[in-house]
Amino acid sequence: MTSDALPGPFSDRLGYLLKHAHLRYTEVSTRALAPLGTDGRELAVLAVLASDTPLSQQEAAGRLGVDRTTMVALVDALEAKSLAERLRSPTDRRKNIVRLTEQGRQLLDRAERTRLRTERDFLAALPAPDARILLSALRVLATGD
Amino acid sequence: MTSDALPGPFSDRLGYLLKHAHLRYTEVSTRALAPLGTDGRELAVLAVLASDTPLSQQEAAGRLGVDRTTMVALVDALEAKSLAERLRSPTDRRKNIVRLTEQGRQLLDRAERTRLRTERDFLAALPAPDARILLSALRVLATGD
DNA sequence: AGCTGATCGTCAGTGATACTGACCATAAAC
DNA sequence: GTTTATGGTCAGTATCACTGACGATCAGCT
Repeated sequence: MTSDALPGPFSDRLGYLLKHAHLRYTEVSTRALAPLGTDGRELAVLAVLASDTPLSQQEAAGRLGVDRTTMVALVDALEAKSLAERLRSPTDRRKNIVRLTEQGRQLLDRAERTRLRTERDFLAALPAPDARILLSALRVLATGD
Repeated sequence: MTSDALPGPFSDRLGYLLKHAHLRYTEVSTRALAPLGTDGRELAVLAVLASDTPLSQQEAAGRLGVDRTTMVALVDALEAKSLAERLRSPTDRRKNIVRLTEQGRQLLDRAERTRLRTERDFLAALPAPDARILLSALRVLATGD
């Protein structure tokens, strides 16, 4: 989907605005992370897995807001790149504990810095107070409080 | 994708927030429009086609920010429901002029009222000034000004 | 007029994404 | 200990938007 539509009569439709703001950010973010060999989606998984307490696939999926079946492929991808590894939980052998490798942790660090810079740049089109209000408003709308 | 993830450590990632705010709104909007037999996507197409000057498929696609190949299916759907019709442009017979039927116009009226109410409800979780700033900020981010 | 290149709508094929339903292994409940 | 529930996996499906190709039509140039 193109994200650079004409302004048109659509700039007051909430669905349109949320969708296209997201599309635009995804483009920017993808471009910024590409040199690191990752993308926003994968980075979010890494960030979740970096939790101090080790997470099972399902717990990680819950925090990411994705399905557990989707999580399978995400962890597959990380494992294929040696960014994470599955360990069988000693206390419940049904569960996979997913742990970042040293490589994964390093990538996370570098990529997170890139992400923060990218977000800042993206929001730089807004007055600073508006950017703050935007973020807090999105938090409310996205999480239902 | 589920939209009711745990708040988690993710409420400060712009990509996550935009995505999930959009998902949540889409749910709400879809539910609200379902009784009318339409959805937010189709409604947006109707609204674009209601332009005073008649639009070709490609012009409509441009205003919607969708690909012209995507537009084919959208117009197909409208035509199947007798909400719009394709007319060959007299001045350029390559073009389809897409025009709302009376039925389409009536649905648009009813559905737009529902949409406005739905957006208001959705934003009601925010203080009014924040909602206004959110909208104008999204406009900037979505359209690149 | 006649030819060349571009544009519009269409369609088939592809890739990404996320789901459902089923399965097996394991655990928990009783 | 048998039943029930849970975690991970996979196959199949649906949606969505794209690319690349095609025929029809138009516009520019000669």
